[in-house]
Amino acid sequence: MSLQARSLGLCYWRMSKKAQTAISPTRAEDYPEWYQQVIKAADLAETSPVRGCMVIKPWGYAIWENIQRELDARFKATGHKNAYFPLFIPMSFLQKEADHVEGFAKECAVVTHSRLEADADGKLQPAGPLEEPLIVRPTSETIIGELFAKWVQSYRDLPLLINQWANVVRWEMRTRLFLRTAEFLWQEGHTVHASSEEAMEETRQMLEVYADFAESHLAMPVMTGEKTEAERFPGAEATFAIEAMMQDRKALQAGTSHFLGQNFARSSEIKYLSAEGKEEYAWTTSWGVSTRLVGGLIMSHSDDDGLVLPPRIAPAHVVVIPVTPKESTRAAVLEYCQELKRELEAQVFLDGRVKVEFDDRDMRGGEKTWGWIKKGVPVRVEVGPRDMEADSVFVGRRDRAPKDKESMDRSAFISGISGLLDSIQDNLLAKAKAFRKAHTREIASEAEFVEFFTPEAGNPGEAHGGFALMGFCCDPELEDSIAKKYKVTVRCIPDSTASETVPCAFTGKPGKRVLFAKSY
RNA sequence: CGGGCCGUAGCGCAGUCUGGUAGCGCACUUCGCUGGGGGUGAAGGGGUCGCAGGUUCAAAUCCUGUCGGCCCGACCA
Repeated sequence: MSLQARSLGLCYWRMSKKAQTAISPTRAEDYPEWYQQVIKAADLAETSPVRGCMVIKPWGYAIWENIQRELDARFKATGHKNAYFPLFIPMSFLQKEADHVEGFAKECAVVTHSRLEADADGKLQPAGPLEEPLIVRPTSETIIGELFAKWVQSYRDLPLLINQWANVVRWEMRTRLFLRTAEFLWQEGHTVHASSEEAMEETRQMLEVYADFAESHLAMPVMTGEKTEAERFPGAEATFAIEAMMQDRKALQAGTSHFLGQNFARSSEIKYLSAEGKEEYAWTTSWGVSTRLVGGLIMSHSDDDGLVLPPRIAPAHVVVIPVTPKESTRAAVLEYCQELKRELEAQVFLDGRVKVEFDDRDMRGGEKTWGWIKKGVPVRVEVGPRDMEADSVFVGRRDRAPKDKESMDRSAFISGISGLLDSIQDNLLAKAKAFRKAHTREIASEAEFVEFFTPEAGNPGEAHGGFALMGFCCDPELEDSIAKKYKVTVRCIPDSTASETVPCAFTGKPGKRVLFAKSY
């Protein structure tokens, strides 16, 4: 809403110097608003008539499908099977695990009636009250636990490795497209093991799957580590997470993996008979990533001209844009483009084919090109009569400036497409890593901490801070007061430094080297 | 749920203070000129001003309520 101010005085003198950008405001001007505009310009999603819920549009959903496809393959490769459990959970189930209730009770949608009846005024009213209210799953530990208790009888049934792709509902107060919505799509893995060690191994393994996927496919570098008590999943013994840095230098928790100990096994009576004939409580884990990953993807790479997609997750790798200035050459150019599309689609990228969009819509060329830039397609190929004659193509890559385009020999372009896409993928990851590195700092004292996280005076909107690595005694009360005072939280105790003991920068007591950051 | 800002055409906004026939830009439709780039000229289409009450001869404008959005807190993947 500060658009008003911008369109008046400010822009007047900036206009002449500033390069025009497809997205307004820019990241530097207003980061949260820029984020929304990127989503709109790329046609990824929009808000819905239902408060806090989003509509994922085809281009956004295609990204989610690609995330699903790749992760699903990795889950299967590590021995997991997919299943599906009910959307509704009897309210009493939630009650079984004390911490779990506390964590989720205040954000549950509750179903209390089974039908609607018209009243005297013809208005529909809920009728047929349920004997026991149902809640819409905020997560499925309790109902899955109930079933696992039946499925697991013997040590021979273990390990039990299940995953489900589903929607869940958490009645959030403030929502943002992809990052936090009342209903979201996710995947939740639930496993049962005979020993603590094996369950912990599973927890770590799945965190590793997430971390590797984030880096290799989303080109989003992540830190892995354990959460402190304050940030732990309700009911878990230990929670691990992957944390990524967004372009405003805030941290985004992009995936979690929980070691649940025997807490849910006890509350759901998941027991098995060991080889020695003894009845034992099992050990469980759960782990998940959500459509939030799409938000992370957007904020990792996109620029002031819109979305930037890493090739490995992009719904389309190449868009072919015919340039038809003269009616006389139009048919020939279109045919040339069709053939180009066919040949590109015969090329292999990753473990599939190169995905090509051919945009022959009858509209102005510039608009069309900018449309695809805003959608983030990695490679644009513009082909006109002159290119056709020279048997060449005019190529632009999304990780470079919009006008930074070059003419390439057609066959060389086709045979090199896979390499070109790899190079864009690598470049995006390298850029993201460099950005994170540039804004990660070792912090030794509270004063330095405050300086790092405080914007320049008089410029509260300025990008500042980042990842602060520092010694911390992990006292929950101190952590809480720091969070309240500075709006900075412990994102995790990074695995890379978990074994070190260092003095706490606040108290001097022995502590761990932890990652502090502002977060989403 | 508290504090601030805001709901007027598909999108972005002016008009509200000071009540008097609903406007602008972009987008859209048709036609023309253009033609390696989001160009240009003309003519059009589209809005019960978020919703419900109230005050008034008259309400986008004033009053009350309500629903929704954004930002800042508390909460969270």
